[in-house]
This record gives sequence, structure tokens and C-alpha cells, in this order.
Amino acid sequence: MPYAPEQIEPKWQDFWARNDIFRAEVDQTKQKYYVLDMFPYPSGAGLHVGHPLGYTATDIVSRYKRMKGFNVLHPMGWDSFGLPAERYAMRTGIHPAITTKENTDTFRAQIQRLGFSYDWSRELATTSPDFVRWTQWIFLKLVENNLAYQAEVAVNWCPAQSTVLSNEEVKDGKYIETGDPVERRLMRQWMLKITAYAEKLLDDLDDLDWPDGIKAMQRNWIGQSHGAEISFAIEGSDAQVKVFTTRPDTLFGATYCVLAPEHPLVDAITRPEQREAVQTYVSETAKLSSFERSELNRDKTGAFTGAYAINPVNGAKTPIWVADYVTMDYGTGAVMAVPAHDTRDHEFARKFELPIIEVVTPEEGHDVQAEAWTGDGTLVNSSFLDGLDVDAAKAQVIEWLETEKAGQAKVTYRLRDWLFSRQRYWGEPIPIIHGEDGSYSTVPDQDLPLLPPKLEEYGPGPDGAPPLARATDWVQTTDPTTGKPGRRDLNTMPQWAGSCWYYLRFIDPNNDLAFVDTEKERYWMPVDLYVGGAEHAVLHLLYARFWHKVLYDLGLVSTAEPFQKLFNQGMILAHSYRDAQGRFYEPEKVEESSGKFYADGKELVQKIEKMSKSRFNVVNPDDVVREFGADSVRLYAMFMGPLEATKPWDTASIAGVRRFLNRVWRLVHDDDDNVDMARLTDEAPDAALNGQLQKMIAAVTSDIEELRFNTCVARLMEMTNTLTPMSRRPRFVIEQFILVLAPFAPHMAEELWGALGHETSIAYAPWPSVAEDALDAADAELKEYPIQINGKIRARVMAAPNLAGEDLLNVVKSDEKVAALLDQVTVLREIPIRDKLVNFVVKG
RNA sequence: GCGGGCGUGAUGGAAUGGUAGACAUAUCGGACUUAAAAUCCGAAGGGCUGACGCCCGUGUGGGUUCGAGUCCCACCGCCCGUACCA
Repeated sequence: MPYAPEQIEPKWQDFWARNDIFRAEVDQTKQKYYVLDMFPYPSGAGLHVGHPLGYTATDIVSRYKRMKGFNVLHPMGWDSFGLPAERYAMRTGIHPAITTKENTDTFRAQIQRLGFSYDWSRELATTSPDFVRWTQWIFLKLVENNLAYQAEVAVNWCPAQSTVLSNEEVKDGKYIETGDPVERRLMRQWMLKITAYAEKLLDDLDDLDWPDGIKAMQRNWIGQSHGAEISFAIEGSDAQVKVFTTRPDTLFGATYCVLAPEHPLVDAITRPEQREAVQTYVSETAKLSSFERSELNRDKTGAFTGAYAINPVNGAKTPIWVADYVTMDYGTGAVMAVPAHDTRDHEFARKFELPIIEVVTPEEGHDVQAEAWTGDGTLVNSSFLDGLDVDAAKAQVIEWLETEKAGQAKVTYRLRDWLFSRQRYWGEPIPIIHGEDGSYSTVPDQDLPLLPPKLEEYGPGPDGAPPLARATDWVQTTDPTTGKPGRRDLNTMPQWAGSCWYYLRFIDPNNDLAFVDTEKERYWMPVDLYVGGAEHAVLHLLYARFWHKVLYDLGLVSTAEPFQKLFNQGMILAHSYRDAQGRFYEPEKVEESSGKFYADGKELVQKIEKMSKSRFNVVNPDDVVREFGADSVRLYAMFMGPLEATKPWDTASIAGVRRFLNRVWRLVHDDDDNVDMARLTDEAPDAALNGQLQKMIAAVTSDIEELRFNTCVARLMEMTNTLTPMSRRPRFVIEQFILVLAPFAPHMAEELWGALGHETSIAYAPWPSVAEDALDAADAELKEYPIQINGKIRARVMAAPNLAGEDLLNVVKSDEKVAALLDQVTVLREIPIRDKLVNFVVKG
């Protein structure tokens, strides 16, 4: 019987589980290594081949680090609150907890079939009461420290579904599931003060070993900008309008001011004769969705208030307009407009015929009346700033403003506070009790967790109230601190809450006294390697960093950052097939013929796209495991290409790695499936074979450290290709090879390790070290040196390896062919490169 | 617009500034077989040539260098993120 993964894989998975092989405990004598995957939402669709990609990578690192002697923490759990289960409950009446449990069981079984070395004793789910308890406890820490507050904010309201939607569920002003329009509505919501951490979140990025792209996205999202806040007095009023600008140097070029339509001063300053026009404009704007309002190609619109602001620097009267190109949620909600040097102001000024005053000299031939000049230049028309460049003028004008008390330097962030309430059922209820007088108090620690109440129906409550409002008995309660009647908060937390701290709970998942034990936390944190998709680049990773920093400032965790090294696996795409009408076909129904594709007699177009049900191109890992085995799936996932690259899945190509594993099996087994004693020898390998082995070990070791698994697999294949035709195979080489194979194809490695007579699991066998002297001895005989003439290869010379300098030149020049080549020309320069090549620079 | 990334055979991809295409898929040829599958061995970037060989070749155009897929500049194309951010 040949290699049969369907038999050996379940056997070893069972062995690992029964013997707690991957159980991790604090051990101060060993160096720790914490490898974490972004835990999945257990959806009804089951695992997707994208999951095993990242999980295989972290599993290889975990197994490698264990063999290197590290104490490895490698846990898995479930981000199990989520909307699909709730929607399913609304349709069927089946409680989301039931659906969630079923899906989790499916996911767990699918993941276990791939042979990952998780410490399953640490499995957790964000929906479990024990976990919810501590999520709520941390939220209350935020409340206690004034980092959570309630405010009236605009939310996405979907009238057709009578529910609030998250930003992620809204695209182009419509609910992505049904296409129903979504409008803005003011509601009282819980907000988390993430803006208080904007600066730390930005600064601490510098020391993290994260991909530059992700750091850049976080920096962008936080959006720090340096400028000035400037106060403009309003003519005939005590009020002032404060504007934020990054170009205070252009203050002399301000020809009007603009308030956002929602700006609180709009009403107060609008002159009676303009009131009707302004009110009409403001209410028209309010009707627009945020999508319509932010459409880039929209014409500028606005209305004049009739009021004038006084430019503090020169006393100039500038008209105050209301326009929706200024939004209330950035800066101060008001701007000074400098049309000569800002493209948006320029466009507005041209439309409403407002003056354009040049204050920075543009480059030759640029006319600010025709187009704004936003580059550097020399200040003009600006009194005491004349002659300065932009940077000097900024500093100068800020100094002047501070002296005159008309403004000051100011740093503004794009980051907004985090809207933390959802009008949902399947989430952690916000543990707050509201008093009749409008005050609120927190649910005491000993009453946590506060779980979602039992409901008959999971849809929105009466009058569009959140679903929790249906549980009237639950809502009506007594405030345990005051003894007065109160009402529970009707909101739940967003799905992000659990993932903000789950990596801490993995360290100590069963602790009843604390969210994590201090000593264990000190031992295991920070996470040394965190692998997941780039779709969480901003939201999850920013939210988790925020919570972690709050916990750090409260002295509850020992590191300022949770995830030291981050790596993003690339997206996996797949072939899709569609006909001229745009209908998709399942790949099994497609036939290929001379490079074209057909189904039902129609010619199809093949495309590489994201996997999705509607395109019929989703690959289920279970099917692939059944057909090829888990080790093949793992190897293929790694062999496809660089981990971070977006790349297409091609099930046919798995045959290649399966063939490789078949060959590996036969390195040890004969045709009758017995250990092949005839070929396996106890002789030491010759220098060439040992050299290749050592090079392979060195290459795989450094490639694992750098997460370049695709080339690891290629190195393993090369070794096998060398060993396969050999009639005598040194046991030493075979065993070293199996050790290096172990992290990649652990079932195969355990099986062969056992077949060769080892009685303990290969999981903790020491990783082979590289014999440096064997590396040098590798090419004991001859190697080929390419000979270049003026950089082009003209000959090849066989000579001893590792030659350099004069030695190399002498050998090369004594070669007949080289001598002939050099005979006709004048050699200007000789460039011998040690162990590589020789280049002759010649003339004639 | 801004930020990040990517362009290499039929295909996935490899290559500390030093032999471009490792490794694999698909293809073709051979061995084994009554036959097929499996397995093993071999061929293969393009062009010219009977052959030895020669020329061209990593999106395009320049540059640095003895030598560039790799470094620098400009451009073209594609992907991802983000945007009236003052």
C-alpha cells in the first residue's frame, strides 16, 4: 500500500490530542514564543481555503520554534458574535447561540483536519458567558476612566429594515444586503474616546515590526495634521468663528469664510434678509446621504449668510458662507478660504465670484486666477510675511497670532471617536443602568456577565427600538447601587469588542478572578507573531491597540503594544467562468479545448477573481483534504507563492506537492510498503550529498525565519529529487530531511520518524543545526565559472570551488578557449569574483 | 488626488548588484505495460542555423556600474486602501 494520508493523518491528529502534545504552560526556564492567528468568525459557509493559508504559516513557525527549544503558545478561538447568526435568527427564530455552536463545531473539525498544533485547552469564544463577563468588565474600566461617553451622533438608519446599520454594511448609501436606501439619523450612542490616544497610536507605530503598508494605512487613518487655529471676530456680534488651517501662511489671502451647514453659529449669525436662503440650503444638505454629499465631482454649493468675519491679521471684512464642502466633523467645522492657494476654495470662489488674492508667488506661467497654486513660493501681498518662504511664514504668522491672542499652533487628527453601540441582539449588552433622572450607573462586577435576555423574536423592537427593548422584564430593573428603579441600556457592543483583547485571554483562559493573571501576562506578552488578512489593517488592529494602551495605562498589562510583529497573508483568488450573458458556471462543468473554455456548448470567459458563492469558484478545504490529504494542502498553500502575495488557487497544481509526498514516502518505504532496509544505510554521506543537505537545512532555516515558505518547499523537493534515484541512502541524511520536513508536513514526518524506529513524537525533536565545515566541503570537486567579456558570457571554465583573485585568473586564463578569446583583444581590466565568475573588460 | 503594492516562459513562481527562468503545473518525447493509469528518465524563453554557434529577451525610455530583473530618474499598465480632512 502506498502513502495513504487518509489513514495516517487522523491517527496522528488523535495521538497529538490524546497526549496533549501541544499543551503550553508558563516555564521560566524556557524562552517563550507567542504565535497568533486572527481568529475566525465561524460563519455558516464553513472554512474557506484562505483560512488554512495563514494558519499553515503560523503552524510551521510554531512547530519550528518548538523544535528550536522555544516554549510556544499557539491558540485558536472564535470571534463568534456576528450579524449572520442574528439575521438567521430573525428569519427562523432559532437562537443565535445554537447556530453559532453548530458553526463553531464545523469550523473546529475542519481546522483540526489540517493538523494544526494548537493548544486546544485554551480554546475560547467571544460569546461564552465567561468571556463576555470580562469584555464588559474592560468596557466598564473605560467608563470609569472617562474614556466612554454618550452623545447624539448621526448613524446609518435603514427605514425599510427599521434598524441601524454599521458603516461596513452600507455602501453607496444603500444597505449592501437588500439595496434599501440608508439615511442619517441622530441617535444617542456610546462613544469611546480613541482620539485621546491618537498621538500614542501614531508614535508607537514606529517601533513595530509591521508591513510598511499597514503602518501607512494606520497613519493615514489617524491623519495627524499640523496647522493653526485662528479666531475671526464677527462684525456686529460678540461671537467669534474659529477656523483650522494647515496654511496659516496664506492668512492675508483669505477672502471669505465657510461654515459647515451643521455649525452651531449658522443660525446666530445669519442676517434676516439671508435667512430663508440659508435655511433652505441647510435643510437641502441635510437630506443628502453622506455618500451623495461626499461625491467628488459634485459642483460646489453654498449660501451667503450676510455676516462678515474680520481677518485678525489685517482687519479685512470677509463674507461668511455656509457650504457643505466643509464638514462639521473635521477641525472646527469652519474654514478660512484662500482661493488662490486651495483647489476647493478656488472652485467655490469661481462659482460664486469671490475675489482671489495671490499671496504666494507661483512658478513661472501659473496664474492663480485660473488655478490654485498649492506649492511652495515666496510670500507677497502679506505685510510682515513678504519675502519669506511658506515654512518660515507659517512659523512667523503663528508667533504673531499667539502674541495677539488671535490663534495658536494646533495639531488636528482625522481620527474620530469610536461609535461603540449597536442596536442588535447578538452582542455583549452594554452593562449600564439608566436612572429615571437621566443619570446612569454601571452594573457591579459581581453581576457580570450581563447576557442577552431570552427573546421570542430577534428583529427590531416597537418603534424601531433595539431588539433588547422587547425583553421588558429584563429592561426594567433596580439599580443595585441606589436601589432605585432603572432601565437597562438597550444597546450591544460591536463585533470588534471581543477581538480587542482575546489575545490576552488566551494566556489565561479559565481565570475566574481576573481577565488575565499578571504573572502569566508578563511571561507571554507581547504576541511575537500575528498573522491575518490585510482587511483588518485599520479597524481591528487600531481598536485592539487602543484597548491595549488603555489597559497599559491602568497598569493591567505590561506592554505598550500588543502585537510586535504583524504579517498579512495575501488573498486567494480562483478561476471563474462566465458566458456572454454574464452567467457563471461551476468549474466542474467547464471543458477546456485548445486554450478556450466551454460549457453547455457556449464559449466562456475565464477570469481570476475573488472567491464567492455567486461566482461558483469557492474552494472548500474539506474536499481538497479528502482528495489529497492535509499535508498536501498545507504544502500547496505554502508552495503557491509568497505568503503575502495575492494569488490564484489551482486545485490541479496540488498534484505536484502530492507527488512530492509520494516520493518522500518511497525514500523510506519499498514497493511492499516496508521500511526499505536495502537502500537505507548507516554509512556517512559523501561530501557532495552532505553539502547539499547542509545547504538545504541552512536555506530552510533562514527562509522560515523570514516567512518565505514557498522557497522552503522548493528546497525540500530538490533534496528529494537528489535522494530518489540513489540506490543507497544514508540514514543520517534521511532523518535530517524528515526533521526539516516536519513543520510543513507533520503527519508524514511523524509517520516516517516512527517507521525509522523513533519512539517519541518528532514535534520536540531538535531542529538540525548546520555543519558549516560541510558547507565548504560541499563542492569538493569542480565547479563551473562563467567567463564574461564586457559583461556577456562567452565561455565556461571548470575549476576548483572557492577560487578568488589571482588564483582564479590564472586558472581561467590558462583555459584554451578563454585564451583564444583574449588573444585578439586588449584586456583593460580583469574582475575576478570569488567563487562566482570572471569578467574581462576588453577593447578591440 | 493622496498612500501602499505589483509588472519575469503557456501557467504559479525563483534569483545577498554576479550563469535570468530554481521548484512546480500544463505540454511533448522515451522506458515499463497487451493497453491505460501510476511510476521512472528526458526535452522545452523567442528567433536564426544542418550543426558548432550567434542574436534578442524580466512593462517602456533613460541613467549609475566591469556587470542591472535587482539601484536611481521619468513614464505606461494593473491591484489594494482612502478621500471635498481645510
